[in-house]
Amino acid sequence: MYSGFMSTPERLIEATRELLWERGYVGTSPKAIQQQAGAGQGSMYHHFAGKPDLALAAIRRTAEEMRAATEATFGGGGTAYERISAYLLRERDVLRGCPVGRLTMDPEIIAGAELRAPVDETLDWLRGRIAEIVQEGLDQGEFADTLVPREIAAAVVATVQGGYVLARASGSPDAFDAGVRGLLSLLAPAAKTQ
Amino acid sequence: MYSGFMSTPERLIEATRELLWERGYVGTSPKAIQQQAGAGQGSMYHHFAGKPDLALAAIRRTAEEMRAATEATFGGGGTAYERISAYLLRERDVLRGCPVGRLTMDPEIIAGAELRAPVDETLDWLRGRIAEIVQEGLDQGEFADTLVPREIAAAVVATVQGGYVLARASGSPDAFDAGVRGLLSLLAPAAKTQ
DNA sequence: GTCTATAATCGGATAGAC
DNA sequence: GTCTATCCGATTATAGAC
Repeated sequence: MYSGFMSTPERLIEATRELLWERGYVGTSPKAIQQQAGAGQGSMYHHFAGKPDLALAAIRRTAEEMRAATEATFGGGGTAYERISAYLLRERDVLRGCPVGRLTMDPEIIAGAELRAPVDETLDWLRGRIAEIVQEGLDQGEFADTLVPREIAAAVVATVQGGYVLARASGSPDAFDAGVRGLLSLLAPAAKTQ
Repeated sequence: MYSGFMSTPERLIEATRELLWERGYVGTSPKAIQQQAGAGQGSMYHHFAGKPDLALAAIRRTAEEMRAATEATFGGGGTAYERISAYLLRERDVLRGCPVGRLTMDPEIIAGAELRAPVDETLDWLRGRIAEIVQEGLDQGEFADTLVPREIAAAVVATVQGGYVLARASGSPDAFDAGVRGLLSLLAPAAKTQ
């Protein structure tokens, strides 16, 4: 249930966002969305064509929010290593997982091009953005020149996404934090010895 | 559908394994299992108490198989770096994802202790096993002594699990391979400069 | 815009015949 | 052991009243 200051479509989108995050697409029913939003069936089908349409609106918003939050962690300034470090160490609701990344395990998201597109674009953007920062580090002579920007970027994003998997399996954020520290301990010397 | 040489319980377990891998727990219905196994409802409920019971049998088998396959990649001999490299570079059905790791995104697997246990144990075993190898590398003076075995192990496993996420998002194994190469490029100098 | 009614199908399972 | 029948609630809507 949401504040009465939100319109019905807003409440439906927010409810869908939370349920997609927690239960995924196949695990989220229109009925559950309606209950969470405090809206009736007729209301939902008036504003949205159906479950896929509503999910698309929800996923797009979540993706946009993630980009904005991520860009904020990069904008802190400092060296390339410091900005990547800031991204990796930023506070996260680790046990909830990544609201975008978790959708990749959903068969109906992956099967349909429309729902997969925003997920793909967001993770691709993230890798590209980190690759840019690594390239800046290379340009500044901060990193060993054996590093390949897009490969380091993929390793950074994968460590985060995989960290969520380890944390959720064990029921504790510790494994996520350990993976991040491990990656940073490998990246740090590359930033110092050059 | 499976060969007639498999018993009905066997076919039900194998069908469940495949469906759990592809669609997860919430996305897998008893009806779908029965159809895939070529078994009737009565047959399924005769051999198994219900969906959770059958899923437990399936998950346990998948976990055991994964341990055996993984241990095989470690047994190849060579330096610690080479064994970790062999694990990371081993052939995988990347776009299908990890049959164990993907279960961590399933709300009903994570909520219930019985179904989560084999997932947790398997990923924990994997991290422990890789940490042992890193420790051997440290003992041999192969790695820089700033590396913390359990942290490197977590980073290695997370890179694989997260690599699946990136690959599935983009519909291509490239991002998985890039992440693995990125991690290895960070680990390699640590193994040479010491 | 929102509500209630209706409906076809699925989900997860039990009962009892064979 | 396997089959069919049956059950009850959930899923994913559509129709039409208000």
